[in-house]
This record gives sequence, structure tokens and C-alpha cells, in this order.
Amino acid sequence: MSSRYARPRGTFDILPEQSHRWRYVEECFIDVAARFGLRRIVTPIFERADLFERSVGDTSDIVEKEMYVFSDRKGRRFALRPEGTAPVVRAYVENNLHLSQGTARLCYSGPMFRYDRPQKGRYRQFYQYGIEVIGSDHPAIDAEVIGVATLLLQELGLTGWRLEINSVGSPATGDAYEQALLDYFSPHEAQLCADCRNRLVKNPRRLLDCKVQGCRDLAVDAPVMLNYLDDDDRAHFAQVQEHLTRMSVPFVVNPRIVRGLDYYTGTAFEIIDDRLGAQSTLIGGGRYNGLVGQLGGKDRPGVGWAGGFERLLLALDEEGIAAGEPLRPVGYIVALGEQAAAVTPSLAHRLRTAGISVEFDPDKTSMKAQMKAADKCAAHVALIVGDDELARGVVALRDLATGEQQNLAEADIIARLKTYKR
RNA sequence: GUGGCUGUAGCUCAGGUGGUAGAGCACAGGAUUGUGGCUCCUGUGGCCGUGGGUUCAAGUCCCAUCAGCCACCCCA
Repeated sequence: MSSRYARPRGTFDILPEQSHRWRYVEECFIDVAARFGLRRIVTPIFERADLFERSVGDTSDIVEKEMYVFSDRKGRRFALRPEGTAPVVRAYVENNLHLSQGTARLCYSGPMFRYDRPQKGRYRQFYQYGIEVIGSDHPAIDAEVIGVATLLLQELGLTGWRLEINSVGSPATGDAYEQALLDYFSPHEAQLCADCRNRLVKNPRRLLDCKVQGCRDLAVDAPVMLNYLDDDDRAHFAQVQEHLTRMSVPFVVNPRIVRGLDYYTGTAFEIIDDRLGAQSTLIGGGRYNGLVGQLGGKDRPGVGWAGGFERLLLALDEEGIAAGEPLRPVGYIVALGEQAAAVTPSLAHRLRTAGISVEFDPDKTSMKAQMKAADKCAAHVALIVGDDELARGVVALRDLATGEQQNLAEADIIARLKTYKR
């Protein structure tokens, strides 16, 4: 149970019995993304620490207390990436993608790192998949981006989620709104919980979704962001909704949605599954029209989202969806006697060269043990080779599901095995 | 960073008030000299998370620490 070197807190091993599910889900994501013209981009797992400090916001929890920061041998400050958008935008700017693509459509997946207290659906090294579309402010793009997320969930067979959308406005209207919140809540400061008193100075919008009853009562009559949007933002948001409706993507407007990262502007959305526990956000994202310019590029609008693989798998568990199948060999070679054992490796290699998956275990010698192993690895057929078969130049091919068995010359085996899936 | 619960075999867990460990599953072998799944029998497997303390004696009591789970916070 206790090994000398335990894995770091908040990390996990993906063992073979689970790894096929991860692969399945990732392939499903890539497949859906491809239909939208989203092409894969891969960025380093660590970046200059200030990339995140500037983009995500240096007063955000992420950079204040959750980043894995380290210095290299020359004293440069780096951070294990806590999120995917800033690195993608950095790559967009650095490689001048605005010149080669009209609107860049990108997708990515990989590990992210956040020094959080682990709990259900939250880890220190976790895996995200996400998309970013950079170069257009058109509301159709917002709707399309959201559509990628809902289509993915739909194709995975998931039904227990809901889409909530909001518009958080531009920096200017956002500031005005936050001031309105302060004006509203400040007189009641004494009635707020300790966390909310802190939010008052740090992140006023978070006052809206406090879980403490007293704060919730106050929040009921608080100013609503949507009333502070300027005409452009309001029209944009309305069109996003229109497109979603025409796309038959069900959504609810939730004016309380807050995004935790500073770079968000305009459309914000979350896909929530309440069965996942406290960490119920399956996918979250929104528009970030100032970020590209802020990171030194031409001023280009962007929209995107990210989702957590762990939470997606949790949701699949919740709905009893298998998500792919574990690897199983077509054939398992059962070698009886030393003569057979001597030719088994080469037989296996010829079959594998022909594209057929076969297994055998030279450490098992009894027929019983080998047949059991064939059964356990779920092989479709057992290829039995003993003295009789060797003498006659055949292999006994036993279908493990039906029990039917026949002798075949090696030349015929390959054609026969190819009739089995995988 | 805060709080609650929990750490005993590979896995899931039993082990009143302290007397140096057990089950089921899994695994291995056998019943069945070359035929798996089912059944039965047998067997392997344990620094009882780690360190310290109390005691003649600690899996059991006390302290610390690490880890897991869940929640707060935050977010994917």
C-alpha cells in the first residue's frame, strides 16, 4: 500500500484498465473539432510565469496561490501552465498566425497544473481539452464555438448537463457594473459572510454566487450585469442567442455567471452537470477580445472554452456510458511442449507483421494456464500448437466464444483471423 | 489556506472495553495425461500509511506527520 515513492499529491496514474477511455474521449473531441475546422496546436507545458500573471490576472486565485512557479538555472521565472488559453494566444502572436489564417481555429489538449486542494473533479495535474477561435467578433462564431462543446457532449451520449450563458460586457461597462455592485453591497457589509467581505474588495462579481443564505438573500435584488451592457454588447449577445436557438442548442441565460480569469469580455458560458459534486463545471469559456492585443499582437478578438477530462469521465460514469472498449487480441497462442514453444515467437511475429494482434506467454507451459490466460485477455480465438499440429503442419484454431475448433494450415490462418474485429 | 471523515493483503473491507491479524474477490496450483469460462479443494500474499509516546504488552489509546475522500474557497 505505502510505496517508498508515492505520487505527488493531487496527481494520479491512468492505468491500462482505464487508459482506453481517456483515448476514446480524446479521439471523440478531436473528431468533433475537426468537423468545425479546428486544427490542433501543441504548446509547451511551461511558459514564462509573467505570461499568466498578465493575462489571467495577477489578483486571480490562479496566479496568487495556485501556480507552480520555478526558476531555471539562469534564474528565469517559469510556470507550469495553469490553463490553456494564454499559451495558445501567445503562440498565435509569436507565430503571426493572423497573417496566415483569416480566423484561426485551434484546438488543444493536455495536462494543466494548479496548486489546489484536491477534491472530486479537481486535481493538481489535470487534463483539459479546449478550443480557441481567434480573429472574429461575429456572434455566429460565439454560437459555433458553443456548438462544438454541446455537440461533443451529445456525441458522447451525455444528457445530464445544461448550458448557461451570459455576457460580462466590455472592460468599461464591466467597471461600471462592479461599481454598481459595490454601491449596492457596501452598505450591507456587516451582514456579509467573511468570504464576501473579501470579495467586496477583490472580486465584486463573486458576491452574486455566494452559497451562504444571508448573502444570497442580499444578492436577489443586486444589480444585474445585463442591464449595464452597452448597445453593441447587448445586440451581440442577442444575436448569439438567436443563433443558438436556430441551431437547436438549448440554453438558459444566467446573469450570475462569472468567469474567474481577467481576460474575459462579452459572451461567457458554462456547461454544468450537478451530479458531479461541487466541481460541477464540465466546460467553461467565453470571449476574450482584449487578450491578443494585451499579449503584444495585433488587436484581434477571440472566443474559446476548455473542459476537464476528469469531469467528463465522471459524467460518463454517472450515465453508465462505457466510452470505448479495452484492447483485446484477436488470437492467443497456446504452445504445448518445447517444440511448439520454440516456434511460437516467430509464428506470433509473422501474424503481427500481417496486421493481426496476438499474444502468448512463454512463462506459462500447461495448457490449462494458457487457455485461462487466453480467456482472461478476451482473445477471440486460441491458436493451439502441439506435437500433433506441428507434425501435420497445422494450427488448431478455437473460437473462444462458440467453442468451435478446426485445424488450419498457417497460410489460411491469417485470412481467417482477419474476419475478427480488431 | 480552512473544516469533516478515513488510512489493515493487489482490490473491497472485518478486527467490543489494548494480549504480536481474518474474510470475499483477484492471483497461483490441483480436481480434469492436450482444451478456457461454472463449481469444489489447496496455496502464495500483511514494516496494520509513517514517526514518536503511554504500557509488561498497541492494528486497537495519545501526539505529530503524510496521503485519500468530501466540502469551503476557486475553477476545467
